[in-house]
Amino acid sequence: MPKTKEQNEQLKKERIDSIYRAALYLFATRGFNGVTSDDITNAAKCSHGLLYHYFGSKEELFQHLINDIVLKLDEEITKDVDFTQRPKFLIRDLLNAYLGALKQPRDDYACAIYLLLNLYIQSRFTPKVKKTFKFRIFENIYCTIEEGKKVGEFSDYPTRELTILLLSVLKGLSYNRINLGHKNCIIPRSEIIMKMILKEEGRNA
Amino acid sequence: MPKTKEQNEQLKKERIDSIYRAALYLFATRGFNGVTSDDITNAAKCSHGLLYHYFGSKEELFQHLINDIVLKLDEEITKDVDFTQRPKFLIRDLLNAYLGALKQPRDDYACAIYLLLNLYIQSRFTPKVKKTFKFRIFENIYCTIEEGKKVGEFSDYPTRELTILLLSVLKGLSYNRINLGHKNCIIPRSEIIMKMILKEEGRNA
Amino acid sequence: MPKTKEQNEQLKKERIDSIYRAALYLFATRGFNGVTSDDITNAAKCSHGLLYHYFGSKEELFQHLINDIVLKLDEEITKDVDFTQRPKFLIRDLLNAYLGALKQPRDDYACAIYLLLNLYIQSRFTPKVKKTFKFRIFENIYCTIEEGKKVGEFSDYPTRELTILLLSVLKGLSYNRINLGHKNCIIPRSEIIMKMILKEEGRNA
Amino acid sequence: MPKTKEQNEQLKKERIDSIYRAALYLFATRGFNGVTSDDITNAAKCSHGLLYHYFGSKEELFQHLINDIVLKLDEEITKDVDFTQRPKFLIRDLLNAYLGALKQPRDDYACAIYLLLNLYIQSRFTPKVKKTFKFRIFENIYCTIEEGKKVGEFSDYPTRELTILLLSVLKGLSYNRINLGHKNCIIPRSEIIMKMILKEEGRNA
DNA sequence: GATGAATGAGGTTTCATTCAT
DNA sequence: GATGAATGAAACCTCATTCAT
Repeated sequence: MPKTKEQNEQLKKERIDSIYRAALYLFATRGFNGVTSDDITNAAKCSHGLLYHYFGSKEELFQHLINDIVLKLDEEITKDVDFTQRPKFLIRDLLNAYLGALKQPRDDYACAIYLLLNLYIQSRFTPKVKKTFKFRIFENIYCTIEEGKKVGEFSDYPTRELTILLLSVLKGLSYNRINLGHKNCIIPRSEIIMKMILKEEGRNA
Repeated sequence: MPKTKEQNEQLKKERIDSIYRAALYLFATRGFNGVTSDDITNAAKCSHGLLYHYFGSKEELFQHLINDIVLKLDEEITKDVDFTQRPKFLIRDLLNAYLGALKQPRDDYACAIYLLLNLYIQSRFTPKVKKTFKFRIFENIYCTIEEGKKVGEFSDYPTRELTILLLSVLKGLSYNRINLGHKNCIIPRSEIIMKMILKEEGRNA
Repeated sequence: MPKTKEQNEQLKKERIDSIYRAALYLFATRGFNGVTSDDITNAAKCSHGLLYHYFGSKEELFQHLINDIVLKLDEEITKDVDFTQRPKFLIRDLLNAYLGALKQPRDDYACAIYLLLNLYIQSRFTPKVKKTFKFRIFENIYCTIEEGKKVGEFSDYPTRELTILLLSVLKGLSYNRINLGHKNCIIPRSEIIMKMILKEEGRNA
Repeated sequence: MPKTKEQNEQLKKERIDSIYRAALYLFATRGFNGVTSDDITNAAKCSHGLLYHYFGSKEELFQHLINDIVLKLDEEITKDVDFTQRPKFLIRDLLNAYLGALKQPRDDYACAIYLLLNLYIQSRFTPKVKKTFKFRIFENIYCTIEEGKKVGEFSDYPTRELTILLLSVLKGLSYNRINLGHKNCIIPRSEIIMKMILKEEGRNA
């Protein structure tokens, strides 16, 4: 009955993790208001009180979820991208990283991407995430496009315009990925998307 | 007799309209679950009893909103598009129609587009819309791309893939438009988006 | 357009009557709390406001219903009974009058009897009927049994006990009559019921 | 661990029981529509949330009440009746069982009998009781009268007619018992009621 | 730590009643 | 007189949160 300290730590970690997993999927699919704390604890197969024991409130759970899980996943997705290469390859690789994450059978990448892109704009009616955190996804793309334009790789449309287009596509695709599932969801190749921002070479139109 | 019949009809219509207007904006910005029925009636400056008098429930209000308002607005947006022209011009004009709607100061077009594109996929956790209705927005684009591919105007990627890309962009943009407002929202030109689906001419790649 | 005074009076009378008819049936079948004012006006095919125009409130409608309709029907049912005859024949005739009323295709007699017998006891949770009125049905039977016992026609059980038995049977039967309808409801002969109160003659037990 | 498991079970049982007790009395005296959920929880001295925690809705509470309590009480009332004896003694004993239950100071027997007899017929406007259950009270009496007629103990009126008479009397008496209380209510002896159905011996007519 | 019974603020819905015409 | 749009008190119900053990 009395477990070792390590066993206890392990158990605790697993429980917290299963709450996170359940919350990530539910918040992404139904939105913060569409999920009850019972939905989460049922999915996580833990008692009602535990969520409050560990997280204090549903809102705090959401905030921890963003800071502890979603941002980690985002880093994980982009960890192999070489940020030192030329802008057009960097953007392509970033896109490939996100699209690759969406293609995987596991749902958490898609959920994380979707929640993150939601947060970027729609913060008014989602619980405030108190701790500051870097919106890597937006900054990365915005800065890279800026640079790419300087070196003549990208078209001359406003950077913000181009960034929003890319993020919209990503958000739309992650949304579809979450709601259609791994099997039914088609994830396009990055080349199609790249066309929107690349400067057209040797064309007449 | 109660007032004149016409006056009564007129009054009733106005009240219903103001409920619809409030509901359209609120549902689009906060999601079905993020809106209380009092939010709506407060915004519409009527008693909450009236909402139930006319619509029966919050859910039925949502359904009526889609059928009576959102689909009308969608038709209105695309009413001047010439559906007989060549696919690549048709898609361009459709895109321009939607982007043009998003550019206008009025919010209802953006709200309608956003709700409609949400419905197309995420029907699981949104109240079911009982009456069947045509998803003009999806069908139009899907069929047109099919034809365009036959006449060699569009790239050879799967039609579904291309359609989803276009709709994702539209959804992302309408989402931004709603949440950033008319002034702060940049709506890109259709040409950039068209690049994703057009067959590249005179290129070797 | 301008009707004559008589026509107007006539119309008014008919409308009030149709409200009464609807209310009588609905109150009897569903109870005061199970009926909405809309149920009544829908059944009476009149506007919502009219009920309040004529009766002031649902509760007042109920009270008027008892005083103006139910007591009238009770009198009508028992109007041919000869109250001067010997108790055992009087009780028999009264029973036959009520049972005869229940046998008729029209529902209003059964509804009236049921409401009346309900009122007799369960006044705590039914709106108070303000105007005093005679509970003919109870008094008639009680007094007659008293007399009958004096002349040795009825058994020696307490009068109250015997009265309650008779009324219980009547109430149960009118309840069945209302809920099963004219066709499906069997109304027993008065003789069976009379056995409960008649003194047994020439028997050894 | 939360309290001891047994304590918890016990506490839960008591709360549920006190809700049942309150509901049984209130539904019987005022009818389903005359009782609010707060009436019940006030009487049971618990929060209204608890009612919904355990029963889901007022309607489900009603259904559980019938299945878990009312039918149990009915069995309890008739548990000592010898169902193997001759019909006329069986009916007498059944009657005595019910009348005996009505005579007791506790109200729950009367409430249970009343609700049960109500259900037998008036199912239209009472919430539907989904689980099927045996109407012991009706079946017992109907079948026994049938048999009794075969062996010549009961009068030759239709069985259904006789059954309804008996049940009407029981319903009327339980109704009175509930509304007048233990002290003020006279419960007649079964002999009087038996007279309605017994074949008259040694008489001419 | 962990549980789940219990609470009550607040959301959803109903419906008796009012009132301008 | 008659209508029916409109109101809001009060019912029903949900769910985030607390707490004793």
